[in-house]
Amino acid sequence: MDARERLVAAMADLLWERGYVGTSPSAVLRRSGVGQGSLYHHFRGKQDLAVAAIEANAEVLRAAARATLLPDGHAYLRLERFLLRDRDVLRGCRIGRLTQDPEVCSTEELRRPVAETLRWIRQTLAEVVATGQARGELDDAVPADEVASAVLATLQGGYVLARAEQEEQRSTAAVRGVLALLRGLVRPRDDPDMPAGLEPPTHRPDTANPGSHA
Amino acid sequence: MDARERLVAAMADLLWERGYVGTSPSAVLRRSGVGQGSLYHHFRGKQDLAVAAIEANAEVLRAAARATLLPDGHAYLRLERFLLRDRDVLRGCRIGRLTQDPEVCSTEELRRPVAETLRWIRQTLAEVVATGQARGELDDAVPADEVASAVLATLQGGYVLARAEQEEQRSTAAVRGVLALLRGLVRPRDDPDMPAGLEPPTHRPDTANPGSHA
DNA sequence: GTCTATACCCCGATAGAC
DNA sequence: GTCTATCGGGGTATAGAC
Repeated sequence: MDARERLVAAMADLLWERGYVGTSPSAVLRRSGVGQGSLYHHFRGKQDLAVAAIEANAEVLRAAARATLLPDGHAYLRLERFLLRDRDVLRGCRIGRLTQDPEVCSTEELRRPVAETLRWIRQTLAEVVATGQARGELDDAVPADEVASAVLATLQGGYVLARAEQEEQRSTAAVRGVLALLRGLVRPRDDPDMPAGLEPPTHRPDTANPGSHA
Repeated sequence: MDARERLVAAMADLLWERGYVGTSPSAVLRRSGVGQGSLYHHFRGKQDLAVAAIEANAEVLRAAARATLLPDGHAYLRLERFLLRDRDVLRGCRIGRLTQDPEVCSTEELRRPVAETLRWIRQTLAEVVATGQARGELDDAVPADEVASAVLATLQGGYVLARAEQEEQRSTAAVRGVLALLRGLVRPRDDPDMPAGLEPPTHRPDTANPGSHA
């Protein structure tokens, strides 16, 4: 791992933990073990390095979303798998947290990759919903984009609630809640290979256990 | 308004806009028009002033929640009123945003008022849901706390999505989505004064228009 | 109570040797 | 490419006059 990569990795971690205004170049140098000179050789400055680090974090997020959403199947189960993916809840979302940073929001170069990543995830979720609606798995009276937005927002808000109380369980409850609500969209099917327990009025109080992580 | 109040008000605004690590005492002094000496006369320092300011912001939030939730009525409509309250979406949540601040999360005195405020709102929402379930207005197969957590998380996550793209509409979509999902919990009633259009399978594509603010 | 002056440190960036 | 030295500025807090 060369100096440039070490700098990006260290900045990516610090952006996740402390945000942009909370991260100083010297902290990046300490964590990466790289010297001052390397930073300003490979990058124009803090902001330039941060853009590279945000894009690195974004790719981690996109890869995880792809891994949980790509396998085809019943739309509800695809969303469930996405929502129940193992997450480091108390650490927060490495991209979502940046939306609370004043410098990120007021600097186009910093905000753009954040916006694009969240938009991509939302649209990917919306495709899952729309596909499910087209197949008759889900009620199609609700716009797919609104369902997708609610799902992603619940996840992002779950981080907020969990971090506030420093209890991962607070995120789990929100996710379980939105999953229960999503089951209200599931339509009955004559299809014999429909997942068990997905008939609409059943709210599966504890069938799909979220486990310790949510 | 005396110096002390001006300091608290200025710090409260800056915590909302820039968070704790992003706010310096000198910025507070500039905004409040108060001198350096007053700050360190009335408060032990930045952290002490921030605690007072967080509690001021918390009270604003609790008052707004009380105002939208207290009026009795159908549980779904109470939640809808809470979710559709006029909000300064792009500014974010004056309490929720602090959960993304590294110093707030690692300092008990700063985190406690944040945690207590969000917990109070969540529990208040859960009471609304539980009351609705007891009255037969809402399906009681889903734990009230999980529904409340999902509602609050959607709101908090809505700020994240809206700030990322700098479009208030991104929050509106999430709120509309969770409202549509909540309507799946509404139970039919023989009661003649039941709100129109709340029969379960109906997803009211556009009846309850969220307006420009969400 | 409020003011100005000052201390000390770290921030983000640059210079120039190697 | 990477190092150390250094810069100007601002952060947080204290001192002491008024």
